[in-house]
Amino acid sequence: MVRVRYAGAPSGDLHLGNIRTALFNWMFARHEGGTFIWRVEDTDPERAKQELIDRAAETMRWVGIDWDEGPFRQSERGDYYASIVSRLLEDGWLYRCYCTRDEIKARGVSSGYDRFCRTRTDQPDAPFALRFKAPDRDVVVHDRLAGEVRTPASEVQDFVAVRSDGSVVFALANTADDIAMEITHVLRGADILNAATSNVLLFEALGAAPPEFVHVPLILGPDRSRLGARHGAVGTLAYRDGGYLPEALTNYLSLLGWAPGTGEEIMSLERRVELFSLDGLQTSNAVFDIKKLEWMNEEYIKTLPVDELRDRIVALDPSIPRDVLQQALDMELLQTRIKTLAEVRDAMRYLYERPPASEVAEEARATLSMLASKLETSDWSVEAIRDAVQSTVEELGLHRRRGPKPIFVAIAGSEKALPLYESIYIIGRDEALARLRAAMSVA
RNA sequence: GCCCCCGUAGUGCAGCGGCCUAGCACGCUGGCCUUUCACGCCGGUAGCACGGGUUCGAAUCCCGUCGGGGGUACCA
Repeated sequence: MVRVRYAGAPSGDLHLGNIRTALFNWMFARHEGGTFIWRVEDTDPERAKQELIDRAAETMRWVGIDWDEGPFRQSERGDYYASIVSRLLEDGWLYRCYCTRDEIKARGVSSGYDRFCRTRTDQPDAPFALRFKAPDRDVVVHDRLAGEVRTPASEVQDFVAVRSDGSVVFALANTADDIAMEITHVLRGADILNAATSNVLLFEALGAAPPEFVHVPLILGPDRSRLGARHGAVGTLAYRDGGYLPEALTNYLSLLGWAPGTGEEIMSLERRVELFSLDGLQTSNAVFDIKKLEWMNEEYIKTLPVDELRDRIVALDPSIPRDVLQQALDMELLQTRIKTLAEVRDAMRYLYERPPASEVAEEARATLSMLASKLETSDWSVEAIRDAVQSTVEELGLHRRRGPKPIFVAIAGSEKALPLYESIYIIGRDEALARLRAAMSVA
């Protein structure tokens, strides 16, 4: 029975890397019919805030991840850790260390610990941490992706397991919880591959078999450093606010470090669960490419039912008039023209708000003028409007393609806009005439 | 510095010793379609990091170099 967890510090908004890790765990659990557990590593009191957890939960729900157990908070599991610590103490795995980092450095130790306190017999009246008595041999971590990762004996450290304030350190809480929760597979970022050595030592000391480790490669920014704040929008919710569909975002994220092996790229959550396998996991880091995400979002938008699309646009931006939006959507003006939901507003704004009149070329006046007079008496249908525009262009001997440009400018405020006939139809006869006249009078 | 991981076009993937004149997708780009902009369709672009082996044969296996990333905390 597969039991996996997403364990992270609630550092506010879960960033893309966190979500991808959660996603991999979740997809794996769902594929295997296993259990997905959410654990919050908030031993640091600064991080033990309910609002942070709420926000993390909001993020998880938005992307479609649900959890079978949890969220378990490490900040509430102190008693359990204390029992683990006393066990370790009884079995002789821990020893008191009174050294401060400065003292260690003063001894000429640049990194790691020289085991100074390991053999000391006195017990000074000073604060102490508890260090783990690491064995004097190579330690091997069996990782699904990296293989047998061997840490040479000289690099194996007597790491601090309990801080001088009595709180337990990440490796300890992490391992203790994985044992208690009977975790079978640990999928996490490769940034803590090295830390797995401490985990393995602790599993052994506690007489538990280590889970299968799967350290997934990291997501990098365009500059190839680990994706982080310096790369701009990295919080997952920022993508919701930016008009990305969660299914597109998670689809894209899933492909960063994993491939189904079928060549498929656009896959629903269900399909991804169906295809997910540890075998498809990648061993090298992946660069986050916003362009491909945009493309994928576009693809998802294109296949969304109109009503669904409308609801999502309104949910994101309630200020957009629903009736106008509905018309634009029904006339298929928007769906193939936006990469994100957030673009809708600017794309269709001129349909319900008169754009500032911009200057039109002198020669264009005749065009606008003739069209205006045709529109005054024309039937009010897209077909009739098309006839009016086309006949104007023909009668004035204008270029078939370039001829209507001034009309776009007059109506939409730009040469690039949604389809003209429908736009004119939607804004209505009075408004259309007013805009044409306004454009003529600017010059 | 030391330790660990990784290395196929700009990016993400496929390739698992001969089927590779290295495939797909994004990007970029030419064209068609078209009332603008898009969509769609057709085409182009660019790569096995380098050097040694092993082998009849290597993108695929081995070694080295170089390059990238991560770690080196009483952070996770």
